[in-house]
Amino acid sequence: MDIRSLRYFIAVYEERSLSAAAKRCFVAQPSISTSIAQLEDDLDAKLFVRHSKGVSPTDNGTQLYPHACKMVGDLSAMRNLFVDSPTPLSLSISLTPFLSGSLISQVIKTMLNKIPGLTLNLVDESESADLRFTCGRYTTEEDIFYPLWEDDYVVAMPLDHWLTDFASISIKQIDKQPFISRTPCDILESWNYLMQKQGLTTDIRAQVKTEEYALDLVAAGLGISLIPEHSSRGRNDLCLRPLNDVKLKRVVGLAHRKEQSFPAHLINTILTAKQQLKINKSVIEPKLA
Amino acid sequence: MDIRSLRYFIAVYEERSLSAAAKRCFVAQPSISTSIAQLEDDLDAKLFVRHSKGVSPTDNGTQLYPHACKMVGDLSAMRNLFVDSPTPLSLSISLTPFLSGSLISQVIKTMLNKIPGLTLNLVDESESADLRFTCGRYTTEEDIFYPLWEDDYVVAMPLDHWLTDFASISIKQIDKQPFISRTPCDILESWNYLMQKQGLTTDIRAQVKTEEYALDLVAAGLGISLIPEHSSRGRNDLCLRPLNDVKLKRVVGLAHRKEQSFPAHLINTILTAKQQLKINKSVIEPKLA
DNA sequence: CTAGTGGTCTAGTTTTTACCTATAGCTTGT
DNA sequence: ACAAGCTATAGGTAAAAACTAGACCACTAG
Repeated sequence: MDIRSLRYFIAVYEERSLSAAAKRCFVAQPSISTSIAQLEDDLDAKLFVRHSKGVSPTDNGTQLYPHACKMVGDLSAMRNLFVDSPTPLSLSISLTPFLSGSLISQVIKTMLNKIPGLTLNLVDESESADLRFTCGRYTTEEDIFYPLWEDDYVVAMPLDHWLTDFASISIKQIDKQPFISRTPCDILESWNYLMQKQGLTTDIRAQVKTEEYALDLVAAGLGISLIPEHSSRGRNDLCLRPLNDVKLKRVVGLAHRKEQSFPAHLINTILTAKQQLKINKSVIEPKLA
Repeated sequence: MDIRSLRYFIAVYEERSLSAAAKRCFVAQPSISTSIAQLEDDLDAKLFVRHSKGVSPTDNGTQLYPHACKMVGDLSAMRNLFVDSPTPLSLSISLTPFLSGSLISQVIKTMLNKIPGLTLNLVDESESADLRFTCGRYTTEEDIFYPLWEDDYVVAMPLDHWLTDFASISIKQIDKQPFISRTPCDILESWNYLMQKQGLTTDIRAQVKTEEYALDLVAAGLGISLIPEHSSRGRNDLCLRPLNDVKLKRVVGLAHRKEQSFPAHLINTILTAKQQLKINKSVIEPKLA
C-alpha cells in the first residue's frame, strides 16, 4: 500500500485499461497488473472487473478513486511546502512516431522524476511545442539541440534472405538488390552518393513514406531496406544486419528555439537523462576497417 | 518521497533520535539515517539538526510534522475503507530482556506488516499482557504456546581461552574448569544431573542472576559459562563453542492463557512468522555422535 | 588527559522489490 | 477459424532498501 500503487490506480481508473495506464505511466503493462492486484489484496476488495476490452471499476474502485486522488494530491503538495516559488513548470514536447519509444520513455521518465511538479504535454510533431524530439539534421541555426543518442542505419531484410548469413554487410553486396526506398529520409542523399561513387545500383521495388510501412514490405519479402536501428526494435518478423564499410547514422535529441529559455535544472536533467540512458543494441556492431 | 520515509520521519520527530526511531520501527539505524537524508533532499530542506545526543527538528521539520501525520493517518484510514468491522486490534506483548532482540523484532515486524491496523504495546515481563514471549519450559497447562525458534546452549569463554582451539567441546573438557553459574536457569537441573552422572565437577567462581552479567564475567576472564546462543549475539569480546556430546536447548515462542481467544489470522500470522524467521547461527553445530 | 559511551554517518554486501521481456489464455470482431 | 487486443503469469535482471561493520565526533567520568 504505497503511493506508487495509488498513482497507478488513478491512471487505470481514468483510462479504463491497464495497458493504457501503463503507457501513461511509462511502465510496462505487467507492472500495472501486479501493482493493482497487490492493492486489491491489501484493501481486501476487488477494484476493477477485467474484460476483453479493458477494465471497469467496481463500486469499491469508484469509491476509492477520490480518496486516491486526494492522497496523491496532498503528497505532491507536500513537495512544495518549502519551495518559495511554486513554479508549476509545464512543458509541451512534440514527438515523431518513428523515433524509438523505449528510449523516449526513459528520457521522459527521468525528467518527471527529477523535476518535481513538472507536467508534460506530449503532442504530435505537427503541433508546435516548447521542446521537440528530433534528429540533429532537422535542426537549424535557430535551434538549440541537445543530442541524446545515436541511431545507426542498418540493413533490414526478410528472415529467409540469403544476406542473413553474413554478420555484417558490405555496401557492395547490396548492388542490384530489390530495395524499398523511403522518402523523406535524412540520409538519402549520402546513400545515393555512396552508391554512385562505387558504381552500384539498387532495384527499387517500392517507394514508401514511413518506416513502419517500409518494414512491413521488407517482412513481406519485397526487398531489403535501410532503417535506423531503434525504429525496428520489437519486430521479430525481419532481420537486421549492420553495414561494415560505411557508417550511416542519425543523432536524436531534444531541440528548442534559441529564443526560448528554460530553468537550468531542466537542462541539467536532460543531460543526466542522456547519461542514464540504457541503449540495448539489437545488432552487434562490426569494427570498421 | 514515499510513505515509508514519512513514517520514519514521524518516529524520528517524536523520539528526537534516529537510533530510538530505528528501534521503534524495528529497522537498523542506518536505514533511518539514509531515509531521512533522502527526504531532506526531496524536499530540499533540512528537517533536523544532528547533535551528540540525538537530533532536534528544525522549523521546517516542525512544520512538516502535522502534514506527515495526516498523510500517514489518511493512508491507514484508506486501508479500512472496505472492511466492515474496523476492529482496531490492539495487543500487549510482554518481553523478557534476555531473549534474542533480533528474532523478536522479526516476529513483531511480520505481525505488524500482515495485520493491518494492529497496534502493539510492548511491555516488560513483570506486567501482564495478552501475549508473552517466553520459553516453553515456563508455560503451564493453563497456557497455549506457539514455539518460534530453538535456542541452543553453548559454552561461552574468553577469547584467549585454551578451549577455543576446539571447534566443539565435550562435557568432559569442562571438568574442574572455573565456571560462572547463573540462577535462575531453565536447564540448571539437567546440567547438574549430566555432570554428576559423569562424575564431573565445576569450580564455581561466581553466581549471577542475569545472562548479561554472566557474559561480562566470562569476557573478563573469570571463567566459562553456559549460555543460550541467541543471548550472546553481537558480542565480539568472547567466544562461543557448541557442545558435541550433549544438546541442551530451550524453545522460545509466544504464549497466552487458554481462556483468551484471538482472531484466526493472528494465529496464522504467528505461524507464518515462524516460517519466515531467518536464524543466523553464530556457531557451527557439530553432528551429534 | 584519556578512555569509554552514545549517537550519527559511510562503505560494502545481501536481500527484497520492482521492472522488463516473453508468452499464455481469453474474448471479440472479421 | 483467425487475427487482434487485453490481462495474467513466469523467469530473469536491475534498482532500492535493508543489514553489518567500522569511522568519526562530542560529551562524560575517572
